[in-house]
Amino acid sequence: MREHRTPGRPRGFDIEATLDVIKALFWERGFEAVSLADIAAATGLRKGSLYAAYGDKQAMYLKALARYEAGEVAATIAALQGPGEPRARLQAFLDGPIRAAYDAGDGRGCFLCNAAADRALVDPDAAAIVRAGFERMEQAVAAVAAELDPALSPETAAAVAAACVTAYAGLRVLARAEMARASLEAARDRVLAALPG
Amino acid sequence: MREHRTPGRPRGFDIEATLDVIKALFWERGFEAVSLADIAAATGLRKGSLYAAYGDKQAMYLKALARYEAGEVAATIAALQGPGEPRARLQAFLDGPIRAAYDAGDGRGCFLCNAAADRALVDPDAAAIVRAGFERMEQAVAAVAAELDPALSPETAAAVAAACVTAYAGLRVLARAEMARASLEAARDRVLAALPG
DNA sequence: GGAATTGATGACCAAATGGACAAGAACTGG
DNA sequence: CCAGTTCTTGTCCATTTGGTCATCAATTCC
Repeated sequence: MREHRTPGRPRGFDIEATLDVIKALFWERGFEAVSLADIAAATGLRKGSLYAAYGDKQAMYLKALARYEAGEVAATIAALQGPGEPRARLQAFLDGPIRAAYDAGDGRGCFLCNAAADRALVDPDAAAIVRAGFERMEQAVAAVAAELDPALSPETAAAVAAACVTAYAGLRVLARAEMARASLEAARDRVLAALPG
Repeated sequence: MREHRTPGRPRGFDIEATLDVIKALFWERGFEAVSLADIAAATGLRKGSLYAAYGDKQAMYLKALARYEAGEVAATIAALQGPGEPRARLQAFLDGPIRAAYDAGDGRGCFLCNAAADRALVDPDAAAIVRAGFERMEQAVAAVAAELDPALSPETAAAVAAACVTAYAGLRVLARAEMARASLEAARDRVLAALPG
């Protein structure tokens, strides 16, 4: 019924949806703690299919991380750009980590942060994706800072952005260790209070 | 020659010095990426001796993490407590992560942060050590904030401390991914500029 | 319908994993 | 010297690891 453009047996699974499953595993547990058997069990596929589709374990991790960057990170950036008062958007940006951990019960934190701790030292490609993600966030925050106060110099806007993203990363990490919520909220509020405008 | 208080064959290695070696391994690579064979090779001991001295792998990790908390973290706290100008001490506190990564070439970051990303979700004991370490840091920073401005309310001092420690964690994580140094320095300076007093 | 191509399956593998254990070595106290 | 105790060593083990491969199944093109 479905039309195939390519010869050969068609793939029996959605390669992107399955990558989301893999992403969820690596995101939660990290690289080494996830075995191929885990991935096979979670996806319902055999190892052979996984290798054929994504490459070896490291390639799977990289693709999962890149998908996080293109998905979750991009969504965060879109929210920064997207409608609403600039200040409210920055508020939401820094509140996201707290809400995710304490309201939504999502203890996984930020995949970029986890990857930095987990793989950056041994996998330059992973480190590059992490950097790219954070840099894109910084640029997006800098744009919001410029909205907040158009008189801001680009350097100052960049500095504000760096401070916000650093706080974001810190909140994500501390939330993963289930630090006291009040502490994280206090940190969030101090950063927001120091915003220009 | 040496006097033994306990009967039985004396231990042939320094249990604390060896724990430092184990700590270095877990600190750099994380829990899963370090095998007992790695530990045996790095310490020069056999697995049997390691198990007898420290317990299983998880116990080794916990002891290594606790030793980091009692060593590196305590040293950081001691530096916060004096001597020197309060503001300069906070400066040094937030500059430490940057100097470690970019001047000393130590890319390991903060063991507490790594443990948060690596083990907090699966090992409540590890999470507890991480929390305890960060909380002690927060208290120490709060004390410095109070020094900075004695009129500060305890709540405000705590909020300043939370912001500083969050920034510290963020810097540590971003440094592990080798983010642009200028970016981290800008973040550091913004936090310092927002200090009371 | 038949060749060609591609995906799926399950068996298979060498190596590494965390861990257990018995035997021996080094010490203390009597 | 002898027990009692503790540490060390080497060996052993079941399981798991990441990864490969031949075989089979499903599809396209001619």
